[in-house]
This record gives sequence, C-alpha cells and structure tokens, in this order.
Amino acid sequence: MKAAIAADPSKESRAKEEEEEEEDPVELRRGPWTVEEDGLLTYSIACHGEGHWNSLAKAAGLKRTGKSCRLRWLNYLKPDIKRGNLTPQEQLLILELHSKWGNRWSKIAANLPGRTDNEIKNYWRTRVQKQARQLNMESSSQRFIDAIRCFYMPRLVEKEQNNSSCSLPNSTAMNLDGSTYSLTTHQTAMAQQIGNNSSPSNLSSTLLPGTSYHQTSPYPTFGETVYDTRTKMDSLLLDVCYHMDSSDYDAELTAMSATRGSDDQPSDSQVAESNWLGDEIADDMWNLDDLWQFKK
DNA sequence: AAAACTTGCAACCGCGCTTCT
DNA sequence: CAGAAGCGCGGTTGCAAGTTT
Repeated sequence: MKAAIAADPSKESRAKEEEEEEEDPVELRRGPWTVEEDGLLTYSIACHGEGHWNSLAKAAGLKRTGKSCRLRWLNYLKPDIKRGNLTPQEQLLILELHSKWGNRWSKIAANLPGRTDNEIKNYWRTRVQKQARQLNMESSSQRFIDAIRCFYMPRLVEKEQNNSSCSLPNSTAMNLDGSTYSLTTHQTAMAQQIGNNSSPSNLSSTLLPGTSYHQTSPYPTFGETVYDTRTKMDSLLLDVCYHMDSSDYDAELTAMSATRGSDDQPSDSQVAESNWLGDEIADDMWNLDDLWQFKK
C-alpha cells in the first residue's frame, strides 16, 4: 500500500483525507485479502448476518472499510458464488441482456445465479468488447449477438462436449438452460434446409431475425426466477442453430466473406457490413479461443 | 532464460440513492 | 425536513499469471 501511495501522489492525498475522515485512528488495510481476514469476515457474517458493514467490520476486528467487506463477501466469499468459466449459455444470456439493458451489471447478474456483477462486467470488458472491436461491431448490437449465437456458441458447445469424457450423441442439442434433448425430424429437416442455404442474409432472417421471433419471453430461464421459458420457436431455431454441422458453418462463413462490399469507396456502414466476419477479422475472433480450427 | 507484453480479475473509487436519526 | 450514514452501482486501476519475443 505504501509503495503504491509513494508511486502516486494523488493516492497519498486521498489516503490522508480518508485517514482524517476516520474517527478511528487505526490504519485501514487495503489490497488483497488474507485467509485470516476472509475467515474473520465469514465468521462474523455467520454470527450477525449481512448488512451494517461498517459495524460488522469493526465487530470482526477487521481493519477494512465496510465497503471493502461487503465487496469481498458478495464477490468472493459468499457460499453460492459459482467459480470457473462462464458456460456458453451464460455467455449468450449476458449478450442478450446487455443488448436490452446496457451496463446494468447487477441487473444482468441477477439473472445468472451464482455470478457476480463484477465478474460479468469483467467478462464483458475483457472478452466481448475485444471481439466486437475486432469485428467492427457494436458489442450490444443484434448483429453481434447473432454472430456469437450462430457461429461462436455452437462451436463452444461442441468443443465443450468433445472435451468432456461423456460426449453427447449427435442427435442431442443443447438448450439454453443447459438441458438437452433430441432433434425432431422437423428440426433435422430445418437444419438441412438451412445447411443447404448458405446465404448469410437468409440465415440471419431465417434463424435470427433480430428480436422479431422473440415473443413475450425472449430469454431463457435460469433457476426459477425472472424469465419464462423461451418460446417453442426459440427453442427450435436455437437448437437447429446449435446443431448445424461444422461444414455448414464453414459454408456460411465463406458466403459471408463473399458478401463483402465490392465498391471502391464503401460507406461507413458498408465498411462495417463488409467487415462482417471477413477473413482476417473472423480469424482473429475465433482463433482467440481456438475455436475456428476446431474440428477442421 | 529473461525481458517485454498481454490478459484476467480482484479490489478500489466516486457518485447517487435510500434509510435512519 | 435536513444532514448523516449505509448501501449499491458502474467505472477504473493495479497486479499476478501467462504468453510472446
């Protein structure tokens, strides 16, 4: 802490101000939490419950602000916090909810049990925004969500399935809620039809017409709160989308690359349009997670 | 092998809203 | 009703770990 303050004079003055504000002359700790501090905080919350964080910190004998204690508890120590990578379903849900609500991280997190607003915010800033930049898209745009949903997510799901010891049978598609079911004959036929139709615009309008195919409950259910189950059409379309064969993805991408504008001086929108999954950008995006080479 | 660079994420900060006194 | 305290949110920073050169 002192080293950090020494490196930044503004921090020094801020720290002094905070010291003056504190009635208690005891110097407050900052930076990473120790195991002992975690234990003290956890025990104190077990005894007194959450809330009144300042007094809780004092009661626990922690040289931390109440704010810091609250943050540590909510983002790290709370028992129901889910650790590890976000599932494809969670990632897609984040994209969709962000397109709806913007940077309302806590609101988004409320729909992903076990995930914190901080975690989602970090995910968004480090992964999503980066990939959106590479695609020259708005990260909250429907177009970007469609790209993720149609090409990134199926591969991610497929890769996860391949990595798991008990791989799912070919006829099994994954729902957004994590459950699986087999494709019906109708769904398989749709998948084939889509596979045969490699125009990206057709794909987009058929599979992912923006929010138009969302009815009153556009988002998947997580746990038992907030969202109704998605419509049958959602289910059908998404599962068909997930179930497309890798050769179909390749065909789609080839077609998408071919649709890039041919004008010498394209407009801005045309630039964005033409960069849409163009060779280099697509490679950047998918190579990022080693997905593009997957199953090639 | 080591320096430089990048990435991911825990933690901090300021601000605004709500509740309490 | 006003000021203080508590709380929660979104933005930002700092650093350890990983990767590249």
